[in-house]
Amino acid sequence: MGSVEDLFRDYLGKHGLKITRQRELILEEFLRSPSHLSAEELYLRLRSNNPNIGYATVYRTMKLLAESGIASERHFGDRQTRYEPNISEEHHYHLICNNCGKIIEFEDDKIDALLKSAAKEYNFTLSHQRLELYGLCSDCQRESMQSS
Amino acid sequence: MGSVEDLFRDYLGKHGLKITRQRELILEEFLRSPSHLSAEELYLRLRSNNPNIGYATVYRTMKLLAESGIASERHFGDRQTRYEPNISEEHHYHLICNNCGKIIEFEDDKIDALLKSAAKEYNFTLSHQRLELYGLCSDCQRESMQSS
DNA sequence: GTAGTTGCAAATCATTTGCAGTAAT
DNA sequence: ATTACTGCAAATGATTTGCAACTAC
Repeated sequence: MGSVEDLFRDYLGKHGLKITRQRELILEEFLRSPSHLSAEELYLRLRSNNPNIGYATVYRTMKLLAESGIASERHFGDRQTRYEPNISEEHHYHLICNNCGKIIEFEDDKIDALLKSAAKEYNFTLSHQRLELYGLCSDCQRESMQSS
Repeated sequence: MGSVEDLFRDYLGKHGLKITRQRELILEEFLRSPSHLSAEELYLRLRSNNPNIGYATVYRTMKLLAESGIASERHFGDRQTRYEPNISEEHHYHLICNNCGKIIEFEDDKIDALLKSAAKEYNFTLSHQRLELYGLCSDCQRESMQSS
């Protein structure tokens, strides 16, 4: 079954909230969109097919998705809150430049394996993870050499 | 010497920025305060000893501390950006329970080594890192079995 | 029918910015 | 001297909220 959709319906049910067409539309669009979208970007995408969906509804629904554990809120350089699906299958990690904010995504099976075994050691069943390495990218290292 | 202070002075120097009394005061207060303070909270603390320090100056300086790698911006439940000192010597990672919020800290030299080599591969000079594993702790796994 | 939801517009509030005076280089 | 910095007040802009109409239950 569409397990993520079911998870959301379960969450709504258990909390006395209702399953509405807007909530389903927003979840679907969120799942099919690239990661790291902001509420506004999601709103614009939805808007093109559903001209009368509300701005506030997207905000409210994204908040629900975060509370239900389906999405995580993330903050990068800019002012907006961005959302990322919590899909345990995908393990991509981030290198983030302290200076220019550039974000490089990478994957690493050996890291994956170590994380799994660390979780096991503490009897955790992993749902998702976040790994961020901060530092200076090669461009910004060069830059900070020049300015004397 | 007070290495963090020196780091900051270096950063300022290399970027053609000036070392001012306000910047030094803010860094000192940041270092002696509990972690996870917001710019506003820091401003209020500073204000009590330095009645005419400006709100905007605190914001601008915290931004510099983040850019220089001395502090990290974090976001928790509320709307404010909170700051955390980056102590590069310490590499502790977090296991966080989705259900009860329990946080377990752990360390792992093998993970450390892999992270370092991943950064190297992309020509990043690492300043600090964040690793969070989300899932269900052993207690909460048991619990979720019960509810059908 | 009842209680939660929506879309809109207005409000909020953390953060940013313009500016004239001040301080570091 | 020159250029960056500060404090203030005003501006910005992402997010939230009040409300009357609507929809899921």
